[in-house]
Amino acid sequence: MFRALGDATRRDIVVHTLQREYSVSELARLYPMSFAAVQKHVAVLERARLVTKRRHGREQLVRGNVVAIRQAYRLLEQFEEVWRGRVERIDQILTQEKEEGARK
Amino acid sequence: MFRALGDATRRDIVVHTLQREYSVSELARLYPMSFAAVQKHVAVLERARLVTKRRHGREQLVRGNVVAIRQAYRLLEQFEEVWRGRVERIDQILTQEKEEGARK
DNA sequence: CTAATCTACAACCATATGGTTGTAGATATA
DNA sequence: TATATCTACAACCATATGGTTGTAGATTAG
Repeated sequence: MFRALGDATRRDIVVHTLQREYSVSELARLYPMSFAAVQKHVAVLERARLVTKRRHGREQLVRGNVVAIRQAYRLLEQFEEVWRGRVERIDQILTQEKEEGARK
Repeated sequence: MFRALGDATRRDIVVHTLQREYSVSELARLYPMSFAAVQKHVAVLERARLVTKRRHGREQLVRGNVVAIRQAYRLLEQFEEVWRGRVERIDQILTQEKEEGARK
């Protein structure tokens, strides 16, 4: 699930398409890379159900999938907690080291 | 700097060597991979100055570098703030979407 | 002295990632 | 209808990552 969020461009696409619909080529114009590259990013996001597409004439309008993204970010927040715990653990170890050093 | 922390094994080595010295082969025994693989991880950590090595006979004793790791974790905490802000931003967008949906 | 242990490192490999170009089908426009 | 635009996708490529095996030098143990 988070593989789809690993790339900065994809995260940016998600943020954009949460606010309004963008056609694929409109999105492509936002980034200094080829249309095909952006199209692939959109395809990844679509497979991960983080965006949906809607045909409008010859355009495909891309829109962020609010429900799926909310779920993803809930999970990310949980991971953030885990990460915070890990930092605290390291911090404890480091503090112990410091005290031991001071006692020498 | 953080490239050295990207791998779970490397993070684990850091945590271990913060608590006491470990020889490279002692570390290698902790993981289900070859000695050479672990030795490479240690080399990466050493280049990143996250651990130091001390020769003791034919062994190399590895120890976490408290100062460098503390610096690294300070920076990681800052990144965590950035990340937290990003989550909040997404959350705002999602909340707006929800309200708009409710008004329809 | 010889054998075993510990380390370092080169060479290699599979896979993932994030780009590219090129082609072709749909659709809209002149 | 002919042309331009938008999209999808295959094929390819460079680089990073995290493993492997094999070799060789130091050092210790028997």
